[in-house]
Amino acid sequence: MTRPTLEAVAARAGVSRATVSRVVNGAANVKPDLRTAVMRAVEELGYIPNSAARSLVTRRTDSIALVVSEPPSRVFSDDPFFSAVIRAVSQQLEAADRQVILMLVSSAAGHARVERYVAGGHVDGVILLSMHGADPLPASLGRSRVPIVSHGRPASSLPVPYCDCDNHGGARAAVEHLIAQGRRRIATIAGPRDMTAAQDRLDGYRAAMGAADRPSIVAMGDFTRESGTTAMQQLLADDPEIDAVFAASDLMAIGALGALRAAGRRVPDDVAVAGFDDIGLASFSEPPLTTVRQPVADVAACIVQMLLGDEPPTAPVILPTELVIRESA
Amino acid sequence: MTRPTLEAVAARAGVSRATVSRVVNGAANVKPDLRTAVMRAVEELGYIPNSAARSLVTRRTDSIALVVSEPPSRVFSDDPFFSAVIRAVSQQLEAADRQVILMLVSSAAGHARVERYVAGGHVDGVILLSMHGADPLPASLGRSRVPIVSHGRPASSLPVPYCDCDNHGGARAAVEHLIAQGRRRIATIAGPRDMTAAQDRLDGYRAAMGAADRPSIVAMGDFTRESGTTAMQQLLADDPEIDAVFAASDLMAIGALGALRAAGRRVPDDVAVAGFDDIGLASFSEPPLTTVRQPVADVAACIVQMLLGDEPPTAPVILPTELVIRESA
DNA sequence: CTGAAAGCGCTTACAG
DNA sequence: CTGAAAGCGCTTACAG
Repeated sequence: MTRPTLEAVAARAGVSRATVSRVVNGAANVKPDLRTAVMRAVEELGYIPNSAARSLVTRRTDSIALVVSEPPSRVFSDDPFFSAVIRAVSQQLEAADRQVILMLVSSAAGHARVERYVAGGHVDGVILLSMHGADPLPASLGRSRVPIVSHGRPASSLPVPYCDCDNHGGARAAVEHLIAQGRRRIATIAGPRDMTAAQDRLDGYRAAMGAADRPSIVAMGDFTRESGTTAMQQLLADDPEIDAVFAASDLMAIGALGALRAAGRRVPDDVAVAGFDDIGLASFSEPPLTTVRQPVADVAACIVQMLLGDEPPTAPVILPTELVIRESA
Repeated sequence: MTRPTLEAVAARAGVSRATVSRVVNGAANVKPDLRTAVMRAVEELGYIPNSAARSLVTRRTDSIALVVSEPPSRVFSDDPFFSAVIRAVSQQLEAADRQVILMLVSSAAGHARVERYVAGGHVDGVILLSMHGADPLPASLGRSRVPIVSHGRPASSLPVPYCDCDNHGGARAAVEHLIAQGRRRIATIAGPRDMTAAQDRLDGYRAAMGAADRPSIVAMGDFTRESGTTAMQQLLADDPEIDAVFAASDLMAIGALGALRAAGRRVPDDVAVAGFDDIGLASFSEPPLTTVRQPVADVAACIVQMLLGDEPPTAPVILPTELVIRESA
């Protein structure tokens, strides 16, 4: 028993294949009686259109690839931010009746795999997430005629449409808050150099510090919790007088919290800590984290709109962030 | 500029489409000079076969759906066990040159979506993960002619092939270890009733306790850390004399560790704790967790073999677990 | 070893 | 409003 085809439905309903196709695809102009006959046949036979045949002619697959340039360990377990973004994007895409194909790529073999997959016509569009530096994906995918939208500003100079939150402004607001609290020596724990979100947040920090005539104190991290701990330890060793830290991600801020606790510093009394992202954990840390909320759902909606909308996106879209003040600063 | 077709490659190489197809698909019998001519044309044109056209005739897609019956929050952030399984399965599938389509389903709409996707011929096979009780998926997917293999014994009576670890034996070994340590009152924190892994581990606990003539002490959890904390608190309240706990998952064991610490009990001095899974966190908990290691990679390899192997699987496969003794028991 | 031709299961102008 | 027919881009018997 193989799956029934359009042909079988047509035979059963006593109409042509064209009519069945119209009914199945919801075309308006079919007489009610024929329509019901077809629908009954579809029902009785359990007909579901063959997607390969359909997309061969329509040149659509109703699938969108969500390509994340990170290893599985980071996406699945380490960083809840990915989970939040993936969920938000998936939800938007499902609402638009598109299937999400999640592809993680963290190797050259992975790049080749994604490229073949996209070029083979498996998807109608690609969303790029967490690109690093000179990520080869925009260029290689650009060769297929498939629309691409990046989640976050891409580092490459290629004109890839993107939506991002206001990393610069968000960071600046957090640091200004620290300054307004009367903090004297405010350091930052920056994210990885090869990511624009990290660069922009660092720039925001510098802008706020510069405007207040303060010198910058920068430690490097890579957005992970461990790196936040290490960076904080180093900051403390280098300059014991530090009384505030702006970490470019919540995970790093939480790592910093641990290092401060281990060093016997009270937060926020001795050292104020602010993060970025507002992941779920930020409310549950000890103490709860003051942070910059990314509009995850809005960015996701924006990206899907850019990808699926009628007119191709022209300008990037930057969405505002929100400073969430809790107890750590 | 649209993507080149077989036709274009054939024209450029001066051969028929059949020959191009043979070269592209690695058929043996093509004269070397024609083969090189075709390969050059493929290279020059950047030809990549259209997958819809190909799978329309071959009836293959080289994609496998990995269907996880859990909400995104659990899969992405909460439980590292999923991450481990997904990674292991993906790796096996990629090694076999198959694309993994990850589908999370935690609603009726999700079920319908998956069913349509599979029935539409998008995938060559389905791997079911984390099924709960009377999961409707085996039945509804069974109607498509697509091979299915379950990760873990399914609860339903349908004859779905599966591979699982020895949940019963693993649990029993852990409890016997606790008994051998001279523990007197050994409780268990069980997993969700509607999952066979939880049932089997509970049975293993009971078997070991029964064999040693001890009464069972059972608290219910749902495999999450929070539930482990709650269950442990309740256990302590009900029976302060408890001196050992076997938790049916590491996450619950870690939750129990927290509850014990909060209650001022030392581990393992006052209360011994054993878990199940051996997730990465198990080595880093305070104290490091004695647990039952699941052969995640082996199970993944076995499942992929069952799905892709030449002959359809007949009997289920049960793989052995390993007791990993650390400091908590 | 190679090519002409049929056909996979759909959709969509085109007539009527 | 409906149907006959062409065609999407491949693969694969079938001849030669």
